[in-house]
Amino acid sequence: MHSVIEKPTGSDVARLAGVSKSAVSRAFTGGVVSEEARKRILEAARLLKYRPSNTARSLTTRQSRMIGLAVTSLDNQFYPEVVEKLSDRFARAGYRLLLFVTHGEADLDPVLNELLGYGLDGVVLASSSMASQVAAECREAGVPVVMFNNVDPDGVQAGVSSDDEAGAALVARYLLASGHERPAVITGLGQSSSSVRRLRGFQYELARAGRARARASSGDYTFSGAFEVARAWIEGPSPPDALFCVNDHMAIGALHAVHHRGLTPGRDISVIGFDNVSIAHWPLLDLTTLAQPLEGMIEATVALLLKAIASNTMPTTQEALTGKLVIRGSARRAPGITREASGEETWAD
Amino acid sequence: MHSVIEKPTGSDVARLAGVSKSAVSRAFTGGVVSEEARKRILEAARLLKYRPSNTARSLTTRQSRMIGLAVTSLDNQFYPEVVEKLSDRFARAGYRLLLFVTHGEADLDPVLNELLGYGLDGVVLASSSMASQVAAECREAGVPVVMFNNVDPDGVQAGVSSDDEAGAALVARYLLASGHERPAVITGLGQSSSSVRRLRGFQYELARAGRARARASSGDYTFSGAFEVARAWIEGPSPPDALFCVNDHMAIGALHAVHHRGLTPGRDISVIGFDNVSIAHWPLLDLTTLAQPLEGMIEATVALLLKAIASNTMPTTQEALTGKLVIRGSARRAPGITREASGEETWAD
DNA sequence: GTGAAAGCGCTAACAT
DNA sequence: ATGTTAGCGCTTTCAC
Repeated sequence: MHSVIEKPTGSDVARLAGVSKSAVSRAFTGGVVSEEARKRILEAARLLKYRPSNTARSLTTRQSRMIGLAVTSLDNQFYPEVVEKLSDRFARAGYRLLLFVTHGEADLDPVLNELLGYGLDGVVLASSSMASQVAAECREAGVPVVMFNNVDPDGVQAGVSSDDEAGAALVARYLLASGHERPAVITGLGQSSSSVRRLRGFQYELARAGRARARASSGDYTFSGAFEVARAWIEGPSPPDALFCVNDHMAIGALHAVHHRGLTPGRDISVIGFDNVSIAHWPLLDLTTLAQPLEGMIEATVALLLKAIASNTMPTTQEALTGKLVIRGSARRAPGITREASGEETWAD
Repeated sequence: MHSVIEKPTGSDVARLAGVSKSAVSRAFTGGVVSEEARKRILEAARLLKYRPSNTARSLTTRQSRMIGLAVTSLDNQFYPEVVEKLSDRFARAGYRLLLFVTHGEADLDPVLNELLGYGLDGVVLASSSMASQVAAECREAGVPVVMFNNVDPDGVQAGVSSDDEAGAALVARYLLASGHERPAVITGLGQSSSSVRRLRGFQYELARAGRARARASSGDYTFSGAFEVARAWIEGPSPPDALFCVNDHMAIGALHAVHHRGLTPGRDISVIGFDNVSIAHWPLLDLTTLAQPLEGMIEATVALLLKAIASNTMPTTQEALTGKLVIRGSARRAPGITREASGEETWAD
């Protein structure tokens, strides 16, 4: 069934409305047109089912109204939330997201060429792997980039994250305040800045309290990785009495290992995550976790990028927003817990 | 920090390489160019960091290499999986996804104008709400559309889904085979075709077995909606002995209600979902569910759309792939369960 | 195999 | 307020 539809152009509308192409363009871009003409144009457009071509428009305005979003994977539940919120927020500003789901591929060039070929107005890098390199290339090509939940080790790329070290330190103090003696940390991938920083913040705080360094091992940012690390520790000699996982996704894996051994989280052993993904509150998980200030991070990311686009400059600001520790049942409770208006419990010292 | 970067164009490359624009174009599009020239062009391009503009290219070729993807929300864990897999599969074919996260907004026009303005090569509608209307408009505008996991009531729009009725019927037979007497169904939203069809398949099968219609109530496709429906039923008079939820997201909500009342799923009451989302296998959920043949559905969707694009026609095929019932612990077991090579258990009669 | 020229659909000066 | 003109960066006949 061949239905070769000839899309109407601005000229078609102009002809039908008895005006020039420019008038049509103005009518659709908020330019100056008499009420009289505007009405005729809109009517003609409606009749022809005309919609201005974004492609052609982009060519002249040099604005695509598209933002590239790179994420590594969507099976860590934190990222779908990020994608959805970024999409909503950018949509409100008139931008759509072009999605790049990377999988830590070794060769960045193809995806980079693609990314830069689309004439994106900006890029958000929520992928952890190689974000810095990609950011550098984009910036060099004149495309504003903001790294999300990931900070550039060289400190040159703009980024928004939560204060990983402060957050992890807060977790450490909470664990100490609730009387834990042998906390251990399940980390993510080596290159990941957030993993590194969270571990560092945690260890630093332990040291400050005169405690020994915590045992740490990588769960590779996966459920099963974290499960195995936790299981091995629990089954091994002198198991930890608390597990701090650098994200919720792994904390849920650790939680499963705990249940798997017939132990009860929050009583026999404590598990604390980082992110406060939306499912962390499920009673079956009931995860105590450091909540990233997601709304604020989204807002900051969008603001940074839009400002850069508007001013035709490269963003450089690095923001680290403060999270809060949300208390649920997976970790032994410490004194000083506050119940908020929402019914949520938090802890701060 | 003003860094107004002048992007190099094909002409720049042509000049540097000592050839014409056309030659540069050919070099980048697989046209005929002498090895000699091609080498010089590529070298010049590398020097200038030139990448062809997709925007300009789209204007002449009338191909954007972008596929629009509309989804309602990403908090039903099924959709992030769909998004990721579609993204991967389309990327392999050289297409990127432009994301539209809709929220069942009343007025479709703005988003439609946008969708059609981007010059997308095709559209996948994985959103349930109003998918048919959007599909009709796209088709009229000459943009191929495939509805995913959602079938057009009028039977005109192309679509890929699993065989909802057969799947639900299989669930019904399993529940009967495992001796349940009072199954009930938690449905989604009224307009949703998959909800309607799954309920229908379930009821039909019950009738065929000479049983009374199952009680049914809407959980609005939300966790809390399903939780409340399940809780009310469990606390009410003559509670059901099995809960069939038309998707896993709600099944997990129902599971929580069961635990909430101190009951054990699979022993005191059975819970069965639909989708087999990746987290359904978590031991804490351990959900028996009808697995949608996701890989096949993705493959079919991509194939349908790419074929339509290549042939410049509108797709019309409606495919309904067969799912399978994955047996886990949330429902009482029936005789005849098969253990597959993967270790997964399934049931078929 | 290569270049010249036209044109994709739009916006943005510049006139009027 | 409106029309004319000249591109935006590419691909694509069409000659050569």
